Amino acid sequence: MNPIIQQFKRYGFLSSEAEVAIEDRTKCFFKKKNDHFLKSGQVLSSYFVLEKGLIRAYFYHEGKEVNTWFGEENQIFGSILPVYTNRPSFENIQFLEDSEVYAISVEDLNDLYRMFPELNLVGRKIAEEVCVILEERSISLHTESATERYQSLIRLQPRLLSRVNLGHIASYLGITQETLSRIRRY
Amino acid sequence: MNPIIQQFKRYGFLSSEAEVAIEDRTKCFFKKKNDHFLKSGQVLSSYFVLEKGLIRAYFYHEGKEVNTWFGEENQIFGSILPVYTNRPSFENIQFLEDSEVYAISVEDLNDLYRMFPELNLVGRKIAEEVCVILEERSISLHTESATERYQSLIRLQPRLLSRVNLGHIASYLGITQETLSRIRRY
DNA sequence: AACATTTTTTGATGTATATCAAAATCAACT
DNA sequence: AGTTGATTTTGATATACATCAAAAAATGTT
Repeated sequence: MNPIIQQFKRYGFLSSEAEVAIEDRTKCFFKKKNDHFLKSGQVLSSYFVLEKGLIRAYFYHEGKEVNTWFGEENQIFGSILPVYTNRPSFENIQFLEDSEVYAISVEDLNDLYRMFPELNLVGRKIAEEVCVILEERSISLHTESATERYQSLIRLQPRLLSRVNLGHIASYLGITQETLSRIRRY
Repeated sequence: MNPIIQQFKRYGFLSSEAEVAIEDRTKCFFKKKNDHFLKSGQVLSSYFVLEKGLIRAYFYHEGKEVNTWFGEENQIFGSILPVYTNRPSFENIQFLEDSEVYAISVEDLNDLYRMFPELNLVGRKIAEEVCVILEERSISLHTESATERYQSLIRLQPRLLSRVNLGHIASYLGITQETLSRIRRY
């Protein structure tokens, strides 16, 4: 079953007409490790789901890459900014493993919202859930030490450690790789 | 005009029936400086607007208050968490000046979403805007030094400096008051 | 104006994390 | 198995910010 529809249904009811319309607009991509899905400056997709694979989102700050999140299977993601503003994201999204991904473009999503206004309930719930996640992320960066943030990460995404290198994790935590290495010594 | 309706209209169209229903459910409060609007553990309100006044949101971490945001006039706010989960917020909201505030309870808002499904468009846009703000906040905490975060704050909310004491601002920035004082020396 | 309270600043010192350089380890390829 | 390149660890030193204590300045109250 179309994994976008499957995810949407977690947030609210979809009419069968809406399901068909979403199905028609869902695109499937097979990507290789290190490929980019979105390069900042382009708006290719709004929401997408990994059927299989692993991705990271990052942006550039003072010439260096800074990771903002990692995505695994059976989650729905996307940058809210392009959906909200219809302008390109500053985020880049890169595959860290060979992946199979299902996506809907921003234009198609906006068409769907127009055709099936009840979809706004799903859109609202998704955005609200993203708010909750982002609030937790802010609080973690605001109040926790690097060691605590590392422990939170392995609690929430335990498979990540064996799938990505420590440089990526350090960047996500906002510390250097050397500091992460020392944290892990214990 | 009802400031909740005024704010909602920035995000999408409201039918006159919806306007009347919102009007009926809007409550106005006059609060004194240092009063609390929400104490964590209670869910009193979903979205609210300050007609006049100033508020801060904070939570407790290791026995100390940590400020997460400041709210001024003509903005709409609220914790998304109670709207999304229907469970109490961990956030406390306190007035920093004598204030006039208009609010809608979580239950009333959910009634409104049921009665006027088109309101979900407004709810989606508000949640998406909150996502954008929270993303910026995370990035700031992730990549900026205390000095840079201070400069961002006075750029974005310049009136704040003359309205709240430095302890509150330091807490928002995630640094001690002493460090903030030294940052400001220059 | 005098006093009490709150807020802000200053000083001395400690700690977490960054930086730079290099070594050690691991993984991929022939 | 040996070579190459990427990843992780270690060491020495620097910097940003915290902590604790106290002084100074600002604000509110009688």
